[in-house]
Amino acid sequence: MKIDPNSPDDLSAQIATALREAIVDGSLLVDARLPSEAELAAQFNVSRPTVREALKRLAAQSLIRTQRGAAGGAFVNRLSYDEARAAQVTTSTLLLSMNQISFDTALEARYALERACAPLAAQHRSADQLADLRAEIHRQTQPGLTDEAFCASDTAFHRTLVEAASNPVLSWHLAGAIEAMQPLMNVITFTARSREVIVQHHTDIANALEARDASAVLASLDALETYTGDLGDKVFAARAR
Amino acid sequence: MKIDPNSPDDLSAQIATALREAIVDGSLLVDARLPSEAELAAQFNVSRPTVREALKRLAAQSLIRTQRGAAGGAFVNRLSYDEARAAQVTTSTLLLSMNQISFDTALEARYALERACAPLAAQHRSADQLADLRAEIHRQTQPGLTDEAFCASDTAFHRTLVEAASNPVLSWHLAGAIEAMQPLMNVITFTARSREVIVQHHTDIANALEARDASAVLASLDALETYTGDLGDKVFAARAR
DNA sequence: CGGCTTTAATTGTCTGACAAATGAAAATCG
DNA sequence: CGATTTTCATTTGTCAGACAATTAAAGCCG
Repeated sequence: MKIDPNSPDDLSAQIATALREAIVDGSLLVDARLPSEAELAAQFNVSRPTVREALKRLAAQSLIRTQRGAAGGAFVNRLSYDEARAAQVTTSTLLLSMNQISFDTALEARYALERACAPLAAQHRSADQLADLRAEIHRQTQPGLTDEAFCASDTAFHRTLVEAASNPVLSWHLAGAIEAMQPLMNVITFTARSREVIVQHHTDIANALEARDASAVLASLDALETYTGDLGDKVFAARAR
Repeated sequence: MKIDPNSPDDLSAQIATALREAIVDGSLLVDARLPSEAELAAQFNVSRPTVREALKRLAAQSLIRTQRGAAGGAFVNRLSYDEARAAQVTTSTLLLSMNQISFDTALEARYALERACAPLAAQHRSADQLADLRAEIHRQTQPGLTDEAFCASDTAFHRTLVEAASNPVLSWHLAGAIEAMQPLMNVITFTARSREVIVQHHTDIANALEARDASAVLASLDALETYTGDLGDKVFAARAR
């Protein structure tokens, strides 16, 4: 772990990189305690504020956690799925908003990913997950439901579908992707969407999962994608006018 | 944007969150210049080192870039696909290594995701991309190729396949996911893999893409997954002994 | 007008200090 | 002796002030 004062990078960035590599390659195991800030400063031959900036960089990526007090310090953090998803959602949301992704592109990506889990979901879905899906559908039929609540239930439905695949790695990738695209989807929802049609597609999906019929799940997802895509075209055509 | 000195969170974390929200919700547009560190310190009523820690947190997520000098400062960064992918790979790699994901789970997720882009790739693949795939296959048949070079070519092949879908959002999600799983895949590669079999599957995929035959692409991917899965079982069975 | 110098603004880094939290050791008391 | 309280050392969190390095713009000169 060496630091070059003449590098174009900041010292704090170099130190953060050195520590990050030690964590990624396993030199620093989960829950291991890093040297104290004063010790790190001495090791790298920099001041404590510089070390602190490096540690804050790692903390921003949830790679470490810090604790004050006698037995305190910085500890290697076990990255949880929730933290990882939160990070992914932030990144993904910004990527979508900053690069002018069209609704069509986002929709295509979203359903391509969701189709990826359909066969596994049909195979592995539990009775509980099926019940959860039915419960969300029921909620979506309630009269007097606000648009916000309908959207939340819609998201929950798709998230349960993703989790029915019973693959945590897959769930992590898909949940983050779908969650990040939700705001874009809501643009449509709040203006033009017919709840009856959506609920019908959701019911089809739930039925297909109950029958463990993967191709029927895929067909229902295709229908939902087509419907949403047509709505999107209408909304954006109306806007352009 | 208010800061609570009695919050359980650090001041720098609160400031980072406030600024991050301003970026995400669009109050701070791409390339906008943030106030100088001294101004931020005055606004939030904290010291400059505290502001700097907050800014380093944002820099760690590639949300801002900083520049020294007279017209310098911190600027909202346009998140590029490359930066986003690098961040995703780091997160994803750690998630896999820290949560003891089994080879089977990773393999299942990886091929589920790759299948997601197969129909789109068959539809949208360009002649150039097809040529790239053929070139990688040719490289993989060269005698005297090191294991490292073979793995690199394998990764390039799959990455080109993903990019053939011509959907940047999808490519971003998939490329990050596949890249992060590569080390796990290499465990297999370096011990038991037959290059001839792999090359044959790659050739099948390229042929199917040339014919724009989505179901043939899916079938070839399935075959490759099955082959890799069987190899994995053997390797881990041998290890357990 | 073009090139050079100066200047002001801004980030990067350092030093030294104090506050706050916290666990462990020491002291005290029943 | 045992339990409780107190003290203390360690460590992170925050602050103030300073100087160095960088850089764009303003000013100056030929």
